[in-house]
Amino acid sequence: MSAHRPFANALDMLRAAKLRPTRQRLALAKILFEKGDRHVTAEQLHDEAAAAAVPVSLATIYNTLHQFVAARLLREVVVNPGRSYFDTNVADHHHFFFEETGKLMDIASDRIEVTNLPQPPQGAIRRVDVVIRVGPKS
Amino acid sequence: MSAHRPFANALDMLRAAKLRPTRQRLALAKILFEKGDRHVTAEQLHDEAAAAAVPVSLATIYNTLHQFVAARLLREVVVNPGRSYFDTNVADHHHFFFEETGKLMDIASDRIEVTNLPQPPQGAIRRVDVVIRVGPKS
DNA sequence: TGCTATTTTAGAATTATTCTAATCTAGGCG
DNA sequence: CGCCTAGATTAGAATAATTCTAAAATAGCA
Repeated sequence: MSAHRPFANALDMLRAAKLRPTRQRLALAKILFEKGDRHVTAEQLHDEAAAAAVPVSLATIYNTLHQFVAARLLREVVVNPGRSYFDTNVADHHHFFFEETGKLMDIASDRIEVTNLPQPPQGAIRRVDVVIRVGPKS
Repeated sequence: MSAHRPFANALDMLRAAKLRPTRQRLALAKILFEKGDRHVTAEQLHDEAAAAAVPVSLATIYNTLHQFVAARLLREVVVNPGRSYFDTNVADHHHFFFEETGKLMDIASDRIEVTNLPQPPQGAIRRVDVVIRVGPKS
């Protein structure tokens, strides 16, 4: 049960985002959003699309991921140099990052409290990201 | 006044880190640590070294930055895909990230309170990074 | 069905970083 | 003090992720 996914299906989702529902975008949206919260890299998504017999070029994967981020269907998470993760959970939340495996895990925003937020000297706060980096036991 | 820099000079710093004080490492340490807290990229440091008439190859810049990180003289900060920042402030603290300029600004750890930290399902917490992303006013 | 703006694509280009193998040097030793 | 060697530096090639380009495909309205 993903109470946070506001769209019944990929088609509605794309329509709401004003993105033309092409074969590729529909397929990628399905792969991304039909399995609950996920953190995928471009490469992973490319492989999954291929596995699902939906050949999509890597260029389109990147185009689509960025369009989805702009439409707030996805959120980009940067924890590791040289590789972006795309998070299907766009609700306010934070992350564990497991250094050994390179995996991310969501932390619901009410599980952490960030208080006393200082105001920036200029501009407006866009987002507050908390990343808890986890390494091996000892 | 940088009350947090525990070494009088670059030489002592390298000795304490068990890194042979070569011409390049001494020069880079000076550039990095003699100007208070900084956030530099490899490219920036390379340029500054060149400007200081200390020609250092980019390979050495990267080697040195990573050795300094391993020795806890520097901390690597990842906020932007495809580019690492190296922070001369290794005390526990957090960051503003200004999306327009790509600049980082330290936030002392006592200016933010992160409470209620959940325990990871496995492994040990290495570090908690809070990044406040700041965009243009409107 | 035809038309046009949008999308997709292959492949080249770009960017940051790492690797490799050859050369250099710090610093201990005789 | 000069020699020797492990460790350091280097140029340049290699890699990896991502972006760009310009041409071919397609969605969807008229």
